[in-house]
Amino acid sequence: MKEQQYILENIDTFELKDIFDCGQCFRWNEQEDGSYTGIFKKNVINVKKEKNKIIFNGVCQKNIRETVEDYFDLNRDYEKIKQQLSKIDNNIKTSIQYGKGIRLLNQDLWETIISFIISANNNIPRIKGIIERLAKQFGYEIIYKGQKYYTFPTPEQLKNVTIEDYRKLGLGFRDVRLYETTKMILEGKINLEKMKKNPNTMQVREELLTLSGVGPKVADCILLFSDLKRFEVFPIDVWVRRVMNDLYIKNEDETKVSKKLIEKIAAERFGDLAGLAQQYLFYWRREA
DNA sequence: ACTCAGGTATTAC
DNA sequence: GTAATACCTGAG
Repeated sequence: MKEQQYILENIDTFELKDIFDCGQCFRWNEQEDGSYTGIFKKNVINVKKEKNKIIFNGVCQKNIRETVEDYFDLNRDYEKIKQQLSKIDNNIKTSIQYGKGIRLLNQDLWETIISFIISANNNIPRIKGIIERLAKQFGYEIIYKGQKYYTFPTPEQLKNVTIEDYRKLGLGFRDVRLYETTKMILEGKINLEKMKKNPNTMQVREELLTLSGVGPKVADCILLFSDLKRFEVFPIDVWVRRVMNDLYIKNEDETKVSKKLIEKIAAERFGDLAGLAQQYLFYWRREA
């Protein structure tokens, strides 16, 4: 595959740090020049921002422009969404000003499922390390600018991998979950392509919950961060619980606040944009 | 040595 | 249904 380039000019919502550090992805890394390089599907892309230009460079299976338009969700009007959310209250407005450049990526559903199973009760450096080792061991190699990159392994590529193999990669207790979920998908008990076509988000959520290692939080992350792109869900992790309690509930012990209450407040306030609201609040509380 | 990190599964009321 | 508890691993 040969290198391609695509330059995008005058886009309002696009900050590299906001997009890649807001917690939605694990395979983008900052380079010495401030650009980011990442791998998704069979594409390796470097993204650089210069003034009002976004420069995409990389090796793609298809046309780089179409590839990044889809992956970076370029056809959605984030300015409009931010305007709508900012009107709701000053808290969300502040968080949006902080994470003004966030866009939610259309990440491969299978990769998102496995990545967020790995994320459970884990920390980011370790999650990234595990995913890289998985890819290096079982994915395809792609060369870009003389460097080796490895694609995220497909279900087929994990077909004969044992629980012990996973344990050796540092998966910990998540080894069985990865093994069983992969098996369920390979056996067709869960059909990912069908899932994408199902407009009933709650039905899809129930289906995701049958996968080993997928609980409520992971299911919501998958719904929001994969190419399922369901913006009405509201993943609740420790940070979101913290920020929601600080802003709207003010219980003296945040760990005692029920998920139900948080979900209710989120749905009432943010409606079908709850997912994006969650992302601004999460990023703000965690990084600011 | 001990706690903590993007939760889930299991078990016990 | 809701609450308590164990769980790999490695960095601080």
